Amino acid sequence: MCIIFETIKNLNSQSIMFSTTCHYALQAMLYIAYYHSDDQNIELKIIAEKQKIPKHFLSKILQMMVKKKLLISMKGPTGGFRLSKDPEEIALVEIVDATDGLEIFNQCGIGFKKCNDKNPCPIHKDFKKIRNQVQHLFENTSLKQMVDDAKNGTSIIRLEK
Amino acid sequence: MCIIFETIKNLNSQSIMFSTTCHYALQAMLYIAYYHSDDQNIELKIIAEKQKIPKHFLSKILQMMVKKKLLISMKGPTGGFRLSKDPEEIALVEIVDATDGLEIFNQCGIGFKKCNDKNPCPIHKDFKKIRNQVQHLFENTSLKQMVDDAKNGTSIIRLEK
DNA sequence: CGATTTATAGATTAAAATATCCATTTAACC
DNA sequence: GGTTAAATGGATATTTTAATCTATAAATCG
Repeated sequence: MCIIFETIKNLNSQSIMFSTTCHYALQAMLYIAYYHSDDQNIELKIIAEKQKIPKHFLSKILQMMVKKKLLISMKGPTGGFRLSKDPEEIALVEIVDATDGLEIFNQCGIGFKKCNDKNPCPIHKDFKKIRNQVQHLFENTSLKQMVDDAKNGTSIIRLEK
Repeated sequence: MCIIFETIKNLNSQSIMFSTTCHYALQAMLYIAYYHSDDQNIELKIIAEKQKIPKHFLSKILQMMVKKKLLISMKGPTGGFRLSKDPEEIALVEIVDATDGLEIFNQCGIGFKKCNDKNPCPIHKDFKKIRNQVQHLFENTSLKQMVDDAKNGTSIIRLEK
């Protein structure tokens, strides 16, 4: 007699909520903000190593940040990246916007493209409330707040991946 | 003189929060629940057409639902799918579990793999609260509730994609 | 029993997201 | 000016997710 316990694997292993690109962007910006100063650039290589992000991929992502004016870049020796404005002036939502876009804050919980207040899916009302909380959290949290938390030891901005 | 307004496209166009597979599963289950009865099966073809889901892809997804015992399937003429239990006994979270898995309800807002209560990222506390709300919503919402909402006209379970 | 209809299963393809490679540009410094 | 060290940009490769195709199995009905 033999009972087979079949392992049923889940389909998607990908990250939910935000894309990997967006996560990398947030982590990198956080690192840059932590070491932010007006007279020093931070190199791609260092950021990639410390935050354990694939270097070449991060390169593309930081280029996006530069195009969206969240970062300033300098070439050559002593070159690298720095924030384009003070850390308290950069909200997380700007980084999300630069990568995944803001449409995510309007997406239906069960995936209907045209779900809205007029034509709501059955969980629209509840889901929208929650979505809005995420949006507000990201709008109201600045890089500075996060860095401060990390500097006074209440949180961490570099974690094993 | 010529000013070029470069359009900077966002990287990811994919759906956020849950995978496409999970969305399709939720939508299909909702359709089946709507027409749920003990003596009639609902065909893949119909579900795919009505919910505008790629037929062959949906086929795979419904097979997953069968393996996870959320659906029962019958072959041959008059064959098709039906719920394995009453719609009030199927919570949305079971469908999420069967597709994306429950790990998503533990993921860090900025993508750190090992972010947790002990080693929190700077938004951990706030983000966790919100994540939990999503989880509770999906745990406490049954297919029956959704179908009822649709039947009494307060919501819609088939929308343009 | 044979024809038809439906789900199943496996293989394959397509598209999107992630990751890497390499040549070029730019700036610093000797 | 030449060398070196950094970002940039374009091309390519890899991996994952989504979608399709085809053959088979099972059930109904005549």
